[in-house]
Amino acid sequence: MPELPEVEVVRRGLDQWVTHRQIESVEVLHSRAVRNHLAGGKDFCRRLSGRTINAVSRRGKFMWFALDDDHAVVTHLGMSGQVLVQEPEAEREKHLRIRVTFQDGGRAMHFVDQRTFGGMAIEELVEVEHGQRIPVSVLHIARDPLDPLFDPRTFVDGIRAKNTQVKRALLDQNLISGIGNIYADETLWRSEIHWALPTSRVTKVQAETLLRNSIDVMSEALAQGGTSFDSLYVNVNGESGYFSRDLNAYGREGEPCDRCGSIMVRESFANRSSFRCPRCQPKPRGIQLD
DNA sequence: GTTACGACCTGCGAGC
DNA sequence: TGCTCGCAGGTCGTAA
Repeated sequence: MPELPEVEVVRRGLDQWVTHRQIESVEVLHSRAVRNHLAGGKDFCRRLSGRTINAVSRRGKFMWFALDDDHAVVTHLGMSGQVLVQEPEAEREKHLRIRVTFQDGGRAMHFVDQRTFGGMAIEELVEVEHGQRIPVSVLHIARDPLDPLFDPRTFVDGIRAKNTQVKRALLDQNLISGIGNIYADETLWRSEIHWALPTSRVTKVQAETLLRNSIDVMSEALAQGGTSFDSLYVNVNGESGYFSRDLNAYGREGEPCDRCGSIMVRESFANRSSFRCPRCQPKPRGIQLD
């Protein structure tokens, strides 16, 4: 599942392969991949033909290709999206949704997505603080903790002001972006905090600890090329990352905790799973869980 | 305005 | 062997 480190690995690869190249043609092979481009697939293809990609940028899990006409192709990988750079004669992937070729005749860009939760859309770029320009649909997304302009105080004050569970807050892309289910569990394990702790009871020190651990775990994952459990997450060259070997919580149900040796448990959380150590991350006092 | 929850989607593995 | 069903989870729309 692509979260911040995985998306950043892809962004870096694409920045190397597609920046400053002029698009020749675009094929949309599955309409759902451009469902957020309201003018439709034909318009998507027509408007991109002849445009040059100036840069590949990212905020949280959102990535965009800045074009030479004040617009950008906003791209979200969803749960299973991949952006690959392939030789022009390469065999088409089973779940190829969008294919972009370039006028230099070099490697093409393939958007591959098995579960079709991801997609692309052309959007206007608007100026925000510090002269940055971001797509309209990304305006509501908070800066991610690896962003040099991320404000720790805003996060610390923000999470303590909320009225929800701490894991829900970590997954709230309006508060802090880039964290998904895997890195939320890893952050909570490192912080020795239960996922259901009410944010109203999070101390300033705990909030600072959560932030520091989220930065650490995602930085470490980024250094290893991201986390992958199967072929669903790969970089632009189709290679998997190695961070799954270093996970302390996610997917470790029934295994001993790396810190205390207690058996890790899996619990249902918001229609998905949450993994924790019952000793290091005890249930908060006074909290009733199903 | 804030929070919670269902829908979207498809491949895989378990169970029968 | 083949079928059914549950699970995986990021984002958005809607209801409360």
